[in-house]
Order: sequence, then C-alpha cells, then structure tokens
Amino acid sequence: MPTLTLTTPPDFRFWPTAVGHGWCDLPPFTCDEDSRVLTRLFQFTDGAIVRLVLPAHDAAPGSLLVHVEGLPALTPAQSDQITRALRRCLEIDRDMSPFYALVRQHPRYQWIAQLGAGRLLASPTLWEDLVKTLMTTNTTWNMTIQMVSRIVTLGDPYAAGGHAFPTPQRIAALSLDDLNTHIRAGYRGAYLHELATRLATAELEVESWRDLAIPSDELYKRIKSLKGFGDYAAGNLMRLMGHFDRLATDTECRAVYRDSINNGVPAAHDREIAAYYQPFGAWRGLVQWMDVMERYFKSERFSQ
DNA sequence: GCGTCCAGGTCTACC
DNA sequence: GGTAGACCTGGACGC
Repeated sequence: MPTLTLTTPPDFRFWPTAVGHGWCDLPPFTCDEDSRVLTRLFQFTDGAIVRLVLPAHDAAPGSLLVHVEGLPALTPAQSDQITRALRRCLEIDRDMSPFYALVRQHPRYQWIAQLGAGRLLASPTLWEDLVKTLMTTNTTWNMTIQMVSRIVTLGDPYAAGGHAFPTPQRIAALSLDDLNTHIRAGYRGAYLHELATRLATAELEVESWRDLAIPSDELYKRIKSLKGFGDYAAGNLMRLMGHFDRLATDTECRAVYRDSINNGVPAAHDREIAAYYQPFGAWRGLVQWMDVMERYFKSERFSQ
C-alpha cells in the first residue's frame, strides 16, 4: 500500500485537528475514536477514487503518515493532489502562533495552546463545506449526519464501499423532486439544488473565495447572498476559510455561554454574546468554537 | 399505529 | 432594524 509523508509545523497536533469539529463524522470522512483513525474517500481529478487512512499513532512531531488504499502505486501528480488536499483539510499551513499567544494570556483559555487545538477539519472543496454547512441549519446533528449521508450516496462509488462526495454537476443533473426524494432534506433541498446549478453552470465560482486577501466583510456578504445561508451558516463557513472575526452563534453556543460563561443565566440577546467575545478581535470566532469544544477536549473520551 | 408537539436556522412579509 | 410565522424532518410522547 502506498504511503505519503506530510511535513507539519511544530505546533501541529493531528488528533485535536481531526476531531476539532463535527466534520470527521460526516462522509466521505470517517472517524474511529477508539483506534484514533481518520479516513477519507478522495477522488482525483481523473475520477479515480482512493481511501486515505490517517492513524493518529502515525503522526509524529513534524510529520504525518498517510496510507493510500485502492491503488498499487501513486504517480507524482496523484501524490501532489492528495498532499495539497490534506494540507488544506487539516489546515497544516495555518499560522496559529498569534492565536496561541492570545489564548495564553487568558487563564480560562490556556488549555487550548497546551492541547494544540484550534485547527479545524475542512473539506477539500468549498462546495463540500457549503453543502455540509447548509445541512447543519435548522436541524439536529443526527439529522445532519443522515442528510449528508444520503447526499454522498449520489457521488461515484468506491470499489470497497462508500462514495466520493458528489460534484455540483451530479446534484444539478437531478430534478428538484428527485433530489428531494433522495436526500429528504426538506426545504433545504431547493437551496442545495440552486447552489449546485449555479456552480455547475459556472454562474458562480466559489473556490477563489479562499483568497485571504478578500476582506472579511466582503466574504461574509458573498456567503450570505447564497440562499439558505444566514448569520450562523456564514459564520461557520468563515471559520472554515480562516476568517475568525465573525461569530457563528447557534443554540449550542448560546447554551455554552449560559452554562460555562454566564453562571447559568441565558444571554438576553446575541449582542450580549458578541460583546463577550469582542476582546478576542480577529480570533473571536475561534475562541467561541473552542468554548463549545472545551467539554469534549477535557473529557475522558478525548484524553483516553 | 396514529396524532401532536418540539427542535433547529433562514426567509419573507410586515411594521 | 426588529419581529412573526412558515418552512421540513424525524424523534419523543401520549393515547
């Protein structure tokens, strides 16, 4: 089985990154917490599909070993595609030092730097992150998993089981009725179909939105112009794209603010929550997410 | 087995 | 700028 070695910066911690938010539980990712293995079905530009296996025990300081199933050997071009995708998914090249310097100044948040948390698992494409975020809106996490799982079955099958994430073209080729029948995502189906159609027809191009030179206000405006993407969804997308100066306040964040920060008293308004995170400036969105993750990162389930 | 209620975030219409 | 009601699914609950 071919393997690849990714070089990683000294502050990179694989497992906190892999399980840093819920994406690891959404196909075509899988996550085995007991054995600490992250997998991902990856489709090359020529359509071939492989399974990437990333065991936490193969992550040494400064490097990360990737096992590639499904091909006897990799061409240099294939190795390059996998490497570029994983560096993006694991945010390996994100400079976290300003964030860690900031949280070290706050006793409540020093654990974040000690653990090496803060990098978030993203998808290889912004299209996939948009779809998954849309499926987190106005629903429970279990429902999100079910809806995304049904969407992924529309992708190309992998010989040993599972599917690659479907392209916008694949979704757009279905009628809205057929899509709704298949994915059972309710009113979200129409938003997904519209997004896929706009991407498939090249009326909309989103990958260029990753350019960090785009001001946050402009990026936020672009995301919110998409049907189905409100304040929470836009804030979540911004985080996955490396912009942390926006919050993504949902019911979970409100509960964490009430229970962990405000002595059991609910915020009178989201503005109150925003005021709490304001001092964290350009990193406030990530600090807010770390508050949500704190209980998990300090649980036996994580530290086993 | 059936009916009802509820949770979740966004959109639209209206004030 | 703020608010009310609709949107949709599936789990929980009572009968």
